[in-house]
Amino acid sequence: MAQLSDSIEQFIKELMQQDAHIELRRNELAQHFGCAPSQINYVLATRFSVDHGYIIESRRGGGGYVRIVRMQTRGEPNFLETLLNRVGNSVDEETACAIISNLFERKMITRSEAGLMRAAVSRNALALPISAKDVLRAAVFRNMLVQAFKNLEEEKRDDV
Amino acid sequence: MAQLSDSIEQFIKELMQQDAHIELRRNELAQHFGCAPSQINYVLATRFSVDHGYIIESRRGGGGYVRIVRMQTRGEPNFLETLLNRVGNSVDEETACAIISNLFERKMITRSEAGLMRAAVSRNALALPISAKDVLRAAVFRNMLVQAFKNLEEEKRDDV
DNA sequence: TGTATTGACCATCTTTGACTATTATATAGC
DNA sequence: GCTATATAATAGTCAAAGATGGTCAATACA
Repeated sequence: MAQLSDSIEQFIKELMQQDAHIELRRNELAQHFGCAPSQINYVLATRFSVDHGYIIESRRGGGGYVRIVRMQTRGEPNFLETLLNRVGNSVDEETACAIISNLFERKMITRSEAGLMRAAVSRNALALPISAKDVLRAAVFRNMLVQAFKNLEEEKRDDV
Repeated sequence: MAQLSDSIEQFIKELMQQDAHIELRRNELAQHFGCAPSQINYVLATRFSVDHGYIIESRRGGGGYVRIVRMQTRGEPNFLETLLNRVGNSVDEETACAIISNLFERKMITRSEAGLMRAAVSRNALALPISAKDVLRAAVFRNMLVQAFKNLEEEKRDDV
């Protein structure tokens, strides 16, 4: 069931395989998919947020554009710390899932590991009043993030 | 006379003869049988539950779906069900870790996955009064167990 | 009495459109 | 020429509508 949003996401990701940053016309893209221009914003907001590892820049007016940049974390020594700070002591499910997708796309965790992490932070798992949920989710998620990074180190060691 | 539920069950099982996993539209199926959509949920709950060897995933909204995955019980039948029962709605850290180790020894999860699961159920992760901890841990853990088994099915699919 | 069925109400995700904001370019006034 | 203003060409925001599936309690049926 290729949803319009999914197709647009795919399309953009294919474009980005070549380059770490692309530039496009919102209206053109919308026309290409025969949809409302604001649909593009929806896709960007739900699949290309900072938590997903992308930065969006744009400009209006004549010659306007939308630029999508894949954030670099190669060799970023404080990536884990950055993520832990982002999570803080309260995080919603959407943000957590975005970060998990990000880790997967960067090949830092496997598809299965991503699944496990999502399972642990899903609203189903955390059967609590909503207010407490985000706080607890953050605690569980932080723990898993640290572990995920430990796993990476382990693997590195095994490779040697 | 075959009940509606029985017909729907049959219908789904026939679909699943080809593939161990199918995806369908709840509303379409309901319409096909001229019944209330919630009837589908009833059938899924009573005939395609985990203890019947199935895992259900779904998504709402436009392009929504219901996916049914059949677990090929290799070795012990309903191993997942056994584990879920063991966990119940309250489990201590030691027991959870024992189960995780067991899954690893059976090569049902990787070392990394085991690490992630331990991280999620550790007492550090669940910062709550002790009484509530076990209950919450059970909820998180059950969710992860189901996911771990889903992962196994996924991998099997990828192998093919 | 236990199982099956339905319907009302809820939750989630997507798509659209009206309205707004910004920028480049053309035009007018000096 | 230079500046001010209008116009056109973009993109952004937000709330409403549309498209699904979920839950649960009341009711019907076997």
